[in-house]
Amino acid sequence: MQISSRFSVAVHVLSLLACQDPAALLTSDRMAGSVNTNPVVIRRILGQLKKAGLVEVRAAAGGTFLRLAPASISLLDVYRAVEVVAEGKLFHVHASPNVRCAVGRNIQAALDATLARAQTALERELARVTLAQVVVDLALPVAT
Amino acid sequence: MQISSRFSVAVHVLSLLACQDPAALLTSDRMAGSVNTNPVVIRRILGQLKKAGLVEVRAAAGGTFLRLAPASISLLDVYRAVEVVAEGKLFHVHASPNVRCAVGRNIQAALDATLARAQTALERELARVTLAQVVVDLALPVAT
DNA sequence: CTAATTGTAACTGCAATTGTTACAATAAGC
DNA sequence: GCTTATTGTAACAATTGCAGTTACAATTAG
Repeated sequence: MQISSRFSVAVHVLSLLACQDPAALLTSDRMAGSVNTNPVVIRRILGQLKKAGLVEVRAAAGGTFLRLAPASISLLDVYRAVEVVAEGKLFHVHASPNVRCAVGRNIQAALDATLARAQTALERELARVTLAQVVVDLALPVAT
Repeated sequence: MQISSRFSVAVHVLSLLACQDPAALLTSDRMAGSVNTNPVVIRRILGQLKKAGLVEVRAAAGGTFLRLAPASISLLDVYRAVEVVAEGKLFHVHASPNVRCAVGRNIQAALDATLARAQTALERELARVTLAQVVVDLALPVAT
């Protein structure tokens, strides 16, 4: 199954913040307008980004702003923040193979290292890209 | 969300076949016993592996056997066979951002290349491991 | 104090996964 | 050909997670 759109929405929201005057704030309502969804969906994600220390939220007037420079936020930070998948659990391995079978007894251990490597490879690619780079890509619509 | 256990079950099933006399057959019932699930679950997966040309199934007596040498089946082949994810669609990107916003208009394109790279990195790791290697790992329970 | 905004709970609708029962279709082996 | 084991598939249930929505108390700027 696909990785939740929480991730792409979070990157979208952080991009909105990164494109602004760093002192300016954005409300969940306005962000929801850009993402084209419900403000509560945005607020749920902002809650996770806040918990991860990426943004700060002011209740009454204004809303949210970045706590870090866009260049020091990687997509992996965002991916982890929105808990799209528990650490090391991208692949769902069937839980209770038959231990009375040599294959059943060892399949989990045999797959473990390989799947961890695959997952790490994916995360490494996300770690290489910063929010600042995403913003650059935004400003340059494909020239084709 | 997690990648379906269809994938690990498929690797399990193929491992069972690979551990056998290459001429021998296995029924979905016996495989289900090792995986610890319902035979229909196994048959559904076998159907996909068959469609991908990895196994051959004989109805009446016997069941399933490998069509290829374990060394020439990669985990990526299996991953693709069980359609755990549509080609290039591991990440679910939110579908209809607001095009009247510069970020909304370009976010999909801006993310596209990065996400494709991440996904490819994962698949490359799966491609490097063959069923034969998995079987070797099975025979060698971790020595700590 | 007021008014805007967040944080969160509760609910809906939807889709995919996994397991299950049931049964027709297939084909091996006598 | 008949019998019998087995597959292929449909249909359904239960569970889960996602995404959207309404509602409202809590917060805080001005």
